Amino acid sequence: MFQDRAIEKYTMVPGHHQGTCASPKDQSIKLRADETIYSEGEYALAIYQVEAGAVRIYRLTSNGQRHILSFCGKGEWFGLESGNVRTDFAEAICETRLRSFRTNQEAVVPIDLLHIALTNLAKAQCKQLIISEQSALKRLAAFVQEMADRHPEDAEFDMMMSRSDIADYLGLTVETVARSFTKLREKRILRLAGKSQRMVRLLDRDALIALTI
Amino acid sequence: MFQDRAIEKYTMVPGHHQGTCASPKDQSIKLRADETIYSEGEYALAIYQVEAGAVRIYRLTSNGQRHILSFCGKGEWFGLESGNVRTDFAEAICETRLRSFRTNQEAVVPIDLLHIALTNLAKAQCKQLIISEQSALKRLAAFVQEMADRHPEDAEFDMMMSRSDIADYLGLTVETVARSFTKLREKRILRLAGKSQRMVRLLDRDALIALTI
DNA sequence: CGTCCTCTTGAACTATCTCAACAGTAGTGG
DNA sequence: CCACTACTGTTGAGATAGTTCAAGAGGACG
Repeated sequence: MFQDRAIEKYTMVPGHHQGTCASPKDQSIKLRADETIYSEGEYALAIYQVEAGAVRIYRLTSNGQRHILSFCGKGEWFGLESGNVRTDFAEAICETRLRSFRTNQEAVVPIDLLHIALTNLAKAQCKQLIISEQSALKRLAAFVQEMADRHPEDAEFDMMMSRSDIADYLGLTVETVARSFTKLREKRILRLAGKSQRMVRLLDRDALIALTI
Repeated sequence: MFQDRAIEKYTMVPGHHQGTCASPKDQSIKLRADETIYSEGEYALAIYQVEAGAVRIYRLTSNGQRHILSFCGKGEWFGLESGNVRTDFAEAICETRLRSFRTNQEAVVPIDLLHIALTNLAKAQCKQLIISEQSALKRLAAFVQEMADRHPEDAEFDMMMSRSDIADYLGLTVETVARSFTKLREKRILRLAGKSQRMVRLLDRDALIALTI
């Protein structure tokens, strides 16, 4: 049952990018917010690199809880798995552009799969340290710092993910995430803006780092 | 400073295994309990496979807390990193035998590094799900199940690691680990034995699995 | 026999979760 | 244009689970 959907989904992809790309040599896939890239149980036929936007990788537990394993921003790779069947879900968080590479056929441009795997391993280990922090404020501080590191030049940046995404990433509830954000605001560490309070302006980076220690 | 210690440590290894191995072609390293295999900051010159015993991989945070990233049992590989400098510590939990493989020189027996990296990535992702569980009992149940899976044939097995190891692995305190173990005992899911209560006899595997859901 | 270490248990505290209400925004349709 | 709905984020109050601090039990070892 899963496999049929997987193949169907994959074969949809060419049509997908034909609609959005002018040049035939441009292999990028464009996705709207919350669009699915792949789902658990599908055949793993390709790996992806984020050209623009952001992606969430998550799993669903048997009791229906969602655990976000990682967020992938510009330049990051995802979709490389040990088996040939997907163990998780991948969705675009916002409007997103991807490049896909089939893993079964020999790549024209050789891809360093080992490097990608080790980078993702390092990311996963780093995240383990974050969610092992017992304090919610510490976890959120670490998360904000991680997000801020992706925009080193900008004074203000868009997190793009919802409070619910952040909660499922940090192993907290939406309410504690919101409360921790107001604590960061009260401490004058950051300022929130935008329609859904997802625009972050860092006021005191040192204080933020001090929190994560 | 770290590098000097690294090289010194590495050059100690041959002497180490000469003392314990009769045959010169036997490349296995023997370690006593709590002996260090490598430390943060050292040069990463080799990867290891556990032949017997168990290993803990951990990091120390700036405030001195220890976070155990993974336990490696028989057959498992560790020590493969993205950079050429160690980012974590590796220690033998009990009496342990390892095989080491230098990563810089061409291996006589080709090792599938990608497979090792992806296996470790899958392990790290699985652990993320465990420690994202909010209940301490669920986390411990998942841990016990993971340990039990390494001894599918035995009715009773030795966890080997201390309560403190388990606490630092699950992101809990020693006390809650102990309390959760007594809860598992009270629920007649397992029985503990041995001098430090590290021998586990599973009485109700289904109830254990039910807890992890 | 005393010391050390690990594990366990108790009691108080604290942080997070849960349940609930409300505010702001966007989209819909009269 | 204005209700109406839907969704997201915030805040409050009480319940709950884990931490912290403290003490004690049991084994190992000199």
